[in-house]
Amino acid sequence: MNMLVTPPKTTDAAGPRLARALPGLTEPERLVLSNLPAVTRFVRRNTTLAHEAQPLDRLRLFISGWAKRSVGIGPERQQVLGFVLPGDLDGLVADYRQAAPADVVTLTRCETVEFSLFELLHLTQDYPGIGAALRAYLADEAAILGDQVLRLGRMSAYERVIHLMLELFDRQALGAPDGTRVDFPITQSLVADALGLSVVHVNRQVMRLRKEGLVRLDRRSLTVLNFAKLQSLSGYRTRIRERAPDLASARAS
Amino acid sequence: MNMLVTPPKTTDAAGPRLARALPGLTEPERLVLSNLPAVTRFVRRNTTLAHEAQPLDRLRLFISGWAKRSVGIGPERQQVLGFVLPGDLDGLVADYRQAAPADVVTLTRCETVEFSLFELLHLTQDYPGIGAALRAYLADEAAILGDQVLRLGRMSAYERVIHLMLELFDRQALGAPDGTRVDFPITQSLVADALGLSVVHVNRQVMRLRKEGLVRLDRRSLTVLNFAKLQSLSGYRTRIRERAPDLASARAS
DNA sequence: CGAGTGATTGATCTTTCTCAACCCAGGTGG
DNA sequence: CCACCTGGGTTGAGAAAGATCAATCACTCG
Repeated sequence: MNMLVTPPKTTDAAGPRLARALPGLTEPERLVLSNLPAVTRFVRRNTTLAHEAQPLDRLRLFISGWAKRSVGIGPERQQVLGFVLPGDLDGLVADYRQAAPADVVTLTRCETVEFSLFELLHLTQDYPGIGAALRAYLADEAAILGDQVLRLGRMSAYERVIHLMLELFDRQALGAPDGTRVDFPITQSLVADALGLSVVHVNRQVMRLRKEGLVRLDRRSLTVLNFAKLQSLSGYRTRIRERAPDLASARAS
Repeated sequence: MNMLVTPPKTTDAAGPRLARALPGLTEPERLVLSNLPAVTRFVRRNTTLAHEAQPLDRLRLFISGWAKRSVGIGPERQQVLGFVLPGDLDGLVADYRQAAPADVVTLTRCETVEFSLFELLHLTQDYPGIGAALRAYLADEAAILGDQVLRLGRMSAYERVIHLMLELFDRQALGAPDGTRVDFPITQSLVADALGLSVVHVNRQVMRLRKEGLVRLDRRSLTVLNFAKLQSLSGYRTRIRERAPDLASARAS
């Protein structure tokens, strides 16, 4: 399914992006990551990149576009574990579990960069800082998953919607002032699958938030109009870590 | 609060336990872990070992007893993210996040072994296999958290209770035949906080499972009477990895 | 222009919660 | 030894959040 658009080796543009996605690397570590062979791909919307329970041997860095991680239960039910945003990695957990823990499906057209997991992990032997960065990345992912549990367990539908919006806001524009617009290329039906709610009920919460003047939401973007208020309504606490200097600016022209 | 019962250094008994908790280590790696200084502690029931948002500098291995990871939201609401069982580690995520992502509270009297996180991570520089094992451990934890999301998002109360029981069964007696009894030292109220349900409703599901002859459950133990049936009822899939040769046999006499 | 997707709203039904008892076992103080 | 107290479990009844069913609308795309 995936369309390979660029030639197999685009070493010069891709490596630095990976180095940028991982926190706290030293200069030599960044350098060696930059030289890691990489393949840039452009993937259509609605493409399954990884099947649940199917082993993966490559690490995928998202440059642009969104994806979801989801698990199907029964014919009509699916649970979205979380969203993959530009700058996020996918495929790191797979190696240790021998199988991807969930399906990964693109929600928009995506630009991704693929690395050999084997080669990357081999580097950790000589560059322990890379191993540490990978652990830090896993810890970040766990924190985000923990927030997902928080939402689903004890929060009302209203709180869940707010909490998720704030997370997705923070992951794109941490600390930005009220009125900032961020991407929101997902349907309400997808939000419902993430929050364990029906589409209808999600819509009612969104309508309510609009009437209250707390957010603006159209087909592709979200504007948070009163972060502080939303924060106190949902008990949201930032767990997102500041990312290295912005990823987007490093995109191929 | 914690009572220090044993003398500060019990190097000979504790280290091997840590080596045993981590998957796929080589012999020299096991050896060096065995020599890591360690402190054995016996902790009373209901002791908070780690506060949310408070940094941690030590890794804690549970030898016996259970604990919970929980996050409070509001005065009366708490969400249990998961349970810590004998053989599990706590404190690994903390270092990378600078803060524990949740409270850790003992549910029974616990025997734990503490290691310096700094010293352990220092070892990863010379023994990359240890770093890999830590990543594998983090990946395992993420898989268990993912299952928790699955339960909370799209499952009925009945399914949630079954699914959790099977997870806790597998984590103690993976692959054991029907009729096997495992520890279950947690109250229904705690199960409710884990599954995002009210105590009353949890009780109704438990009653139902008893009437249907699928499980036996008393104050401290759970007997799974028909694993296959329960599995198909809840869609449960084993994600637990086989542990190294049993931990209990290594306990100090 | 017709088809399909996603959003929106109303009406009704179901699951789960909340409140309120009551029971039982184990521990404690007199 | 007993009366009492407490934590946990069990059950019933009414209330509420959220699901389901159904219909309409706006928009995009071939």
